[in-house]
Amino acid sequence: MANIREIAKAAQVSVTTVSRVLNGHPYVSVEKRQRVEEAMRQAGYSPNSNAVHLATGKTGMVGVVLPYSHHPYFHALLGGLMEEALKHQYTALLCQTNYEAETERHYLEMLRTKQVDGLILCSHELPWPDILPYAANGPIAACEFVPHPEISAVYTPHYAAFLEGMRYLAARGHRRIGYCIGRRDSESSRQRYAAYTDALKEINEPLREDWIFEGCVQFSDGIKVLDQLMHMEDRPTALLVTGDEAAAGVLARSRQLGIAIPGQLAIVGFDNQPISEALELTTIDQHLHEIGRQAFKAFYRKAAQQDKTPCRMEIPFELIERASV
Amino acid sequence: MANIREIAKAAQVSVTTVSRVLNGHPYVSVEKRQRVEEAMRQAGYSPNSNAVHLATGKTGMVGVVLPYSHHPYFHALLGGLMEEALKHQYTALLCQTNYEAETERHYLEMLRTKQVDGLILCSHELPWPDILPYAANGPIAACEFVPHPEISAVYTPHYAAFLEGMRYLAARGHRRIGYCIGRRDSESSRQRYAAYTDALKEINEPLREDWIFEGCVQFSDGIKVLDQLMHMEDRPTALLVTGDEAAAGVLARSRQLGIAIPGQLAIVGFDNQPISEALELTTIDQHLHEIGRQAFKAFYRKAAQQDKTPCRMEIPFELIERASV
DNA sequence: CTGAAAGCGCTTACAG
DNA sequence: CTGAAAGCGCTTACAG
Repeated sequence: MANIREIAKAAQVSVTTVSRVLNGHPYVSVEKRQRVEEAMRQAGYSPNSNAVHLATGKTGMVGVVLPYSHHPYFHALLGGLMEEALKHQYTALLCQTNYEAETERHYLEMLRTKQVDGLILCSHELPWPDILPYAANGPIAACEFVPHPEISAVYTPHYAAFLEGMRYLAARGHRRIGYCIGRRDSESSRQRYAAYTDALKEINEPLREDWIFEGCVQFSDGIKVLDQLMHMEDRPTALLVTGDEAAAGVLARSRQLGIAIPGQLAIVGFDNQPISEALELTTIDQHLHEIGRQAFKAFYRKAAQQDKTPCRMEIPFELIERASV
Repeated sequence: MANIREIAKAAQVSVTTVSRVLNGHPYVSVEKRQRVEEAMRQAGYSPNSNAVHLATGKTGMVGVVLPYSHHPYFHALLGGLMEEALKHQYTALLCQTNYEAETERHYLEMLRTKQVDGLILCSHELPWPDILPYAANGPIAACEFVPHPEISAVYTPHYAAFLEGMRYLAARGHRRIGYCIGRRDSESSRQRYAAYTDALKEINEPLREDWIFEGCVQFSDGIKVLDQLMHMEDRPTALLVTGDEAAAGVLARSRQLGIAIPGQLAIVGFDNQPISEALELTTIDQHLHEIGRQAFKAFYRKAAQQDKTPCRMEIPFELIERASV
């Protein structure tokens, strides 16, 4: 492959001039510009990105940190994010962590090694104190509430959303309410737990830890939850399920076993994924697509130096009433 | 940020030695190695990836070309692909094209500009003649049958899969069969069309072009198809739907309108996505996860120079019988 | 086991 | 409008 020097020689100009043509700078005479363009065409020349990145210190890539690349939740986030990235000629480096701390750290390192201009954290395993130092190397945006101004944050108000779900069920007469969640140690989980306990107080119901099911991420997890439920003496009459995939599993299994939805068990899902529409599942839409979009924009504003102030953006949620409550 | 020269100075060795430590080369005395490691730690040093990429000519990145990043079909592919990439310390650059030719070409250019070591085409818009020249710049693998040995191919035998679907419906007594597809001009679409017409001949049924629905990609497309169907005088009794999302839309809409599935309309989906399990949809599993895995491996074998011979790998499919036929 | 030097292919003040 | 030269930060024969 030809390099810039060969093009310069062929066009009988300096490499500086070739570089100017390449970058669309002004102040190049028409004839030289044409000679350069012709030489590039002849040689089938393309500039080496790595050299450009090295010289400029920018890559036009943003690392997207997520645990799995095959889950609809992250898909929705990714969709919005990519839509916005495309507009700004940015491209996304997929950083799949499987929630392994070491893998995640490896991706954070990419910010230090200049492989990406910034990072968008869809979900992460490492605690903030481990992540914060990396913010010095480039903008980091997270799709969750972050108590540190160095990190941009675009998020659902999980406490409010969960509380609304609880009150919605309570208003429909439910007193015995349980919930399903992915991981218990995340920021959103803490908020939801708080909303859960507060809502129980409102209706004067005791906290039942055994009605909190964790590890609910995919369809099959929902199936397991329902099977567990069936083995309980004392069962909830309603379930808040943080994730439509898992909620769909609960619902599908219920139908299979002949348990009436919402008659015997009411279900509220989260995310408003296509699957919830298919199953007529009542769900809380967090506008994940929009969160992804805004997270990219938050990163971009800092990367383009347009903005130095910390970003804190709450995305409103919406309860979609369908047929599972 | 410190560079390799500063580390060398601090450790009182040459940059060559630092480089050797960095890359785990042998032939470095224990004491120098320790001095270098100490200096790196002190400085909080990380090597600049762009410089490494420039000097070595490799990036450890593979570009994944796909139209949308928010569709379950590509999610499944991506999941398998990432699983394998992680094993080989490769990372994926997401190249979302929206099926726009110019955008796609821009991503192909990344192979020429050395931004990625290779490319995996999940689905593409440009015709092969436009793509082939890029194969000279690095390994390209596609998740479909490719009639050119320069490109590695991992694929479902679409003709056979579609024929099996048709025969399955025919064996259940269906004579009036239609089908839904995404785009009509792709390789897989041509194979499916061939299987469709051949299967119709087997059962002595005429070809009905108006029973072929295109543009069926997502849930809402399935809804539209059913609505169209309702306006037809002469309707099929069975539908082969290439994609569970769209199939789910057809099914959900049918239930809404009180059309019995499979009584009045039988449906066979494709992909065996979670949504099909939720809806008890009979579907043809193409093992997309496996296709993604093998596509990465095909790329990797060439990238690692382990293999020069063209890769042609057919992934078997499987009809999953559930309740929609 | 070690290092000086050339090379990877660009960009960008700086001086004209 | 133009170019010589320094710089970005690594790797890798080559010679010892």
